[in-house]
Amino acid sequence: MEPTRWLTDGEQEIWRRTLAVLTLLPNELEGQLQRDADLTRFGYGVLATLAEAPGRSRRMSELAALANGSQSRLSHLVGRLERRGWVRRERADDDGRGCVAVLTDAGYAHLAAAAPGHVALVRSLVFDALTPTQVTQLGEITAALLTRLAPPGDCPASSDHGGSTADGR
Amino acid sequence: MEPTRWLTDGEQEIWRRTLAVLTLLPNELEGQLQRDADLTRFGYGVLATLAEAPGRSRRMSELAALANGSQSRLSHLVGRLERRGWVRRERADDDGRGCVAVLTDAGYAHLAAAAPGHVALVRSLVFDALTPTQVTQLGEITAALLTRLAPPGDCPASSDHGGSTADGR
DNA sequence: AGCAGATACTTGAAGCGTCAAGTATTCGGT
DNA sequence: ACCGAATACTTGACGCTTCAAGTATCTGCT
Repeated sequence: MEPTRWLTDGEQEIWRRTLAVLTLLPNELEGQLQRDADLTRFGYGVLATLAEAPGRSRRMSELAALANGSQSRLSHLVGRLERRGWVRRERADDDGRGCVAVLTDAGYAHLAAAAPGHVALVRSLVFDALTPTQVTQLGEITAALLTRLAPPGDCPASSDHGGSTADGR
Repeated sequence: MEPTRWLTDGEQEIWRRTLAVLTLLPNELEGQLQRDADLTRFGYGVLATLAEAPGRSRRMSELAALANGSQSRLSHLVGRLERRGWVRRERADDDGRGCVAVLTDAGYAHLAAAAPGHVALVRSLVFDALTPTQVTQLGEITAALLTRLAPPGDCPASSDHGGSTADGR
C-alpha cells in the first residue's frame, strides 16, 4: 500500500475552484429551470433527449443512459412527467419487458418554452465568461475527463447525434 | 426582447460533454465518500473546512458560505454530524444568536481516515487524466467561471451588471 | 420443452436538500 | 430607552435520488 500522494498547493487551489464550479454551476442551472419551468436539470435533459429522438420516443434504458441517470431514477421521473401530461409510456413491441417513453405535444411545447431562457443562462454563465481559446480548451479537458468517467462499452447508442440541446427548431 | 442565440454545433458538443462531467464527476465522488466514509461530498467539505480552521471551529454562517451551501442545509447536516459525535455545537459568545460548530476528535479521526481514499480518487479521475498544461488551463477556466458564479460583492445588494440574465432582461 | 438466470422496468422506504415559516437576539433610528 | 427591522440559526414539510427488493419477460442450456 503506497503512501498517499497528497495534492500540491497548486493542485489544491485548482481543485478547490473546480469543486466550487461543480457545486455552483449546477445550482444555478437547477434554480433557473425550477423557477421558470418547474423542471429538474435531469428532467430537462430527458425531455430534450426525447425531443431529438426519432418519433420523439426512446426506450427507458436508452434514455436513462443518455441522460446519465439510473433506471430507477428515470422510472420515478417519467412517472411524474406522465402525471403532468408531458410524457406517455408505451409497451415496447419487440420486447415485452421494455417500455418506451414518448414526448407528448404538451411536453414538447413546455420544453420549447423553457429552452430559450435556459440557453441564455448557459451562454451567460459559461460561453460568455470564457475566451474562444478557453472554450476550445474546455472541450479538450472535458473529453479527457470523460475517458475516465464514462468507461468504454457504455455508450452503444451513439448512432444519433447532431441533435440540439434545446429543441430542434 | 432579442431572439434566442442558440448554441452552435461546436458549442453544443462542448456543452454536452461539460454537462456529462458536471453529472458524472460529482456522482463518482459522492459514491466513493458514501461507501467508504458514510459521508456526503458536502459533509466531507464541511469536516475538511473545520479541520483547517483555527480551533477546528467556525461560525455556522461562515461554514455554510465556505462550503457553498445554504444555512438551512448546513443546519440539517450539522445536526446529523452531531448525532454521530463528529461535531459539536456551541453558542457564540460574541453574538447570542450565533453558533459555532466544533470538530470533535472523533470527527477529525474519521476525516483523517477518509481523506487518503478520497484524494486518491480525485487524483485518478482528474489530475492523472489531464496533462500538466491542461491542469493549468483548468485552473484558469474555473477562475473565469467563478467570476460569474460567485460575484465578489454578493453579500449585500450589488446591482447586477453585464447584461441579460436568463429570466428577466 | 422446461427451467435457471439474465434483463427491463417498477416500487417503497429512507436520506438529503430546499423552501417557507418560526424563534432568538442584535442593531438603529428616534 | 424603545420598538421595528435585520440577522443567525432552526424546524417541518415536501420533492427527488438512491438502494434494495419485487414483477414480468426473455434467453440459453440441457
